[in-house]
Amino acid sequence: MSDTPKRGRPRTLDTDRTLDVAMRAYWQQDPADVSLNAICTLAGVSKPALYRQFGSEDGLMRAVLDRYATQVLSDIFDILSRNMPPEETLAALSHFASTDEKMETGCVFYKMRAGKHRLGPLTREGVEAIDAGAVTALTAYFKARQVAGDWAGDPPAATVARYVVEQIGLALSQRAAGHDPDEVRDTLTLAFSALRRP
Amino acid sequence: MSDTPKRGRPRTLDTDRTLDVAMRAYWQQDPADVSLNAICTLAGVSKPALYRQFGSEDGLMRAVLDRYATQVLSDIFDILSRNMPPEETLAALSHFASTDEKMETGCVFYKMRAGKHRLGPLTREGVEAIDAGAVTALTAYFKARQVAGDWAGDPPAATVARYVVEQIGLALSQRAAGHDPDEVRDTLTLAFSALRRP
DNA sequence: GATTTAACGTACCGAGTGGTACGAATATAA
DNA sequence: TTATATTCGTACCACTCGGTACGTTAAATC
Repeated sequence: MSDTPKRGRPRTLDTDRTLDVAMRAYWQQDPADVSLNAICTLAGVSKPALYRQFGSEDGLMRAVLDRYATQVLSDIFDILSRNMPPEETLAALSHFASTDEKMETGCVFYKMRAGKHRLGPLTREGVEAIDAGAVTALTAYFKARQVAGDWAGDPPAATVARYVVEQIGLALSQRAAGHDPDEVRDTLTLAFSALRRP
Repeated sequence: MSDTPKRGRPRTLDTDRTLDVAMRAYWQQDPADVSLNAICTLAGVSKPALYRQFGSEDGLMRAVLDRYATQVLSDIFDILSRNMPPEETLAALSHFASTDEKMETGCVFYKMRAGKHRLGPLTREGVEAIDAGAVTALTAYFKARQVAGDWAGDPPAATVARYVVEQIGLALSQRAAGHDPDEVRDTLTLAFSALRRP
C-alpha cells in the first residue's frame, strides 16, 4: 500500500496508531462529527502528515473503515461461517449487536452507512461493498440452512438477509443513541421472532 | 405566540411561508445538512429577519417541528384514535410509512431524532416529547385492544409500542435513503408479522 | 562535502457556518 | 412636526472546516 522510498527523510508518522485513534474517535462519536483537526490533535500528528499518508479525509475514513472491517466486522462473518442452526446464529448475532460491550457506542460501519450521503466516494464505495457483502453472506447462509433442512424458504433468503442486516443496524443505532441494552435486546428479539416458523 | 406591537415599522416577513419553505427543505434533505443561509435564500428572507422571528436556528427548527407535528404526524395519531383492530391499524401504519408518497423522502421527525445529539435544546425537547407521545399513544392503543379482546398481553404493550415506533423509524429511514418502496414494505411487513399471534 | 530526495510541521487559504451591529425605513403617539 | 418604537437588510463578526504552500530537516547517493 505505502512504498518505502530509499532516499529522503524517514517518516515518523505511526500509521497504525493514527488509524487506531481515528477509528476510536469515529466509533465513540459519529464519523460526521469528528473533524480532521480533532483527529490530528488526538493523534498528535500534523495535518499535512495525514494528507501525505491518506490523501484526503475520504482516504482516511476509507482506511479506517477497512481496518474496522478486518478487526471488528469479521466477528460477524465468523458467526455465519460456523454454519450453526438459525436459532443459534440469530441468538449470536443478537447478542453481538445488543449486549456485546464492544458495541456499546454503536458501529462505525452502520454510522457511516446512516450518513452515506455525506461520505466521499472512497468511503461510500467501502460502505456499499460491506453492505452488499453482508447481504450476500447472509443469503448464502440461509440458503445453506434451507438445504440442511432447518430453514423454510417462505420469505426468500435474500429478503430475510436484508431484514437481518437492517434489524442489526437498528439495534446498533439504538445502542449508539444510548438506549438501555435490555430494551435493545427486547426489540431485536421481537424482530427476529418473526423469522421463526409460525 | 407573536405579539403585534402598536408602534414601529410593520413586519413584512411571512412567517407561515418561511416555515413552509424550511419544512420542505428539512424534509427533502437532512435537517443537519440545511443551513440557515440556505433557508434564507430559498425563502427570500434576510438572516436578521429569521433571528427576529425565531431567535436562533434552534428556535426555527423547533417551530418547524411543531408545524410538522400538527400538519403531518397528526395523521399517524389519527390512525390510532380510530381504534381499529391491530391487523388493520398495523396495515395502515405500514402503508403510511412504506408507500405513502408524502413520506417519499422520509420524515422530518425521525430525521431529527436520528441526529438528536446535533440538535439545540428546544428542538431536542420537541423531538423527545413527540417520541414519548407516540409511545404513550401506542401503549394506550394496545392496552385498549387487549381489553377489547383482539390482542394478547404477551409482549407487554409498552414493549410493543417501542417496537412499532422503531420499526416505523427504520422504514422511513430506508425511504429517505432511497430504498425501493417494495423492499421497505417487505421489511416492515416482516417486522410486524412478529406481532401476530404464533 | 555536495546533491538529491522525501517527510517534517507552521502558518496560511478560501469557503461556509451561526450570529449580530447598525444605520435606513416606516409605522404610531405626543 | 417631532419623538418613539419597531422592522428592515447590508455588511460584518469570530470560528471551524478541509486542504495546501513552503521553508526546514534528515536520510541516501554521488
